[in-house]
Amino acid sequence: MSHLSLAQQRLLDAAADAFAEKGFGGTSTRDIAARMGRSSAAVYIHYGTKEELLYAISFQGHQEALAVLREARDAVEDPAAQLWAMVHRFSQWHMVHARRARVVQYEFGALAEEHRAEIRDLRREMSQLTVEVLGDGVASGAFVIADLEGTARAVLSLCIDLVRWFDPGLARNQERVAVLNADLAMRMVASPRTSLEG
Amino acid sequence: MSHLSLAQQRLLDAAADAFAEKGFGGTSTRDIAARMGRSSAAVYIHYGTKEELLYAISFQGHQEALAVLREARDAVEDPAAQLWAMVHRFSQWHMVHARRARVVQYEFGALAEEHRAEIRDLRREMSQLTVEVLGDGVASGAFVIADLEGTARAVLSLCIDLVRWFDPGLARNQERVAVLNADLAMRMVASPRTSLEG
DNA sequence: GTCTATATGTTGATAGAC
DNA sequence: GTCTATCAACATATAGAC
Repeated sequence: MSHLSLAQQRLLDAAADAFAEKGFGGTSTRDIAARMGRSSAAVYIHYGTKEELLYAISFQGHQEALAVLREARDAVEDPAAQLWAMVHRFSQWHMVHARRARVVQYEFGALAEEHRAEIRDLRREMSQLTVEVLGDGVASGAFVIADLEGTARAVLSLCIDLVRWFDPGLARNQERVAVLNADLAMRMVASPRTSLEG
Repeated sequence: MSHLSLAQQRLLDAAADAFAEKGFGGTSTRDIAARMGRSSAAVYIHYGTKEELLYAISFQGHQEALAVLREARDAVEDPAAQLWAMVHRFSQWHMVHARRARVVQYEFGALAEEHRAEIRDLRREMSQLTVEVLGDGVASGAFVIADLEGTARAVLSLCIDLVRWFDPGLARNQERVAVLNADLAMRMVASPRTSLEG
């Protein structure tokens, strides 16, 4: 699965940069090759079509993002601390890997139907994970939430929309934005009586 | 500005549908023409290039979205009511016009530099409008906000990210989602002492 | 305003030398 | 694995008839 050669990973990174900048449809295999300093034929050594390249990027990216959410949850026990960590790290991931994350989030529709189905499963796992944590918080009385699934979606939207505007050059702002998002997510769900705000 | 013939508006709608589905770079002028039942030459009657077509869609869309925010604010006086209405109507707009809104939000990078500069101004106006309302709420004691600009961005993210996943076929959910987003935005900013939650 | 036809360049992908 | 050379299809955009 993740046994990619260095050359292969360089190819994926070049393709992701190009897709993020010009979109999947607006990127030519020559664009990608030029970013690696190679000829366009080099693109087809590891992947048979441009779409397979996109799928590899998308699959790897979704797995990474899902792992980030899982690790954040597993690092702590309290639902409030779990949600805070999840939003903080998920936001960070979307800023640190802004270009790859943009492809992951925006080029779903460019995947072949068979590949879309696989990615859909990974996305569902992310939603379910978030819904579970929100549900645990409601059960413990820490959260007050009327619509679990809608609120989970909204919390993830806060992080995902970063790829639309965040400039990876603004590295200094990353931590500030990640903390802001995590704090805002807490406000969105916290019971008024257990406010953690300063 | 908004003096578009019916044929012209049909062209923009066909182009927006195509761009939303396949991306700007992935859409050919033949795609657009086929959606209108015309030949590809018909695309060039009103606009000289594919990019001009995108700019027309983007400009019109941003103006509409900005007007929606302004009207929501102007309809009421209290900052809390203003913010609720803005998020409610801005969310609605992104769901009702999901395909056009997707082009508006995602194809900024495909615009020519001169056009990007104009669109940037409209986006800045939206941010400023939101920051102002949040600032008024802080001044009146209704809101408690540490980072005005960051929070304004987050509130708009909630609405904008709808275009990534919302299916216009799910018309029944529109009002539910719009109300949820507006309620969540209130939680994000409301002073703990003035909670409006049920 | 719309068509057919077309000029000119670019595209994804492959063949075959090294 | 990487290159050069190439193919057939497709791209944007235009010319000129109706």
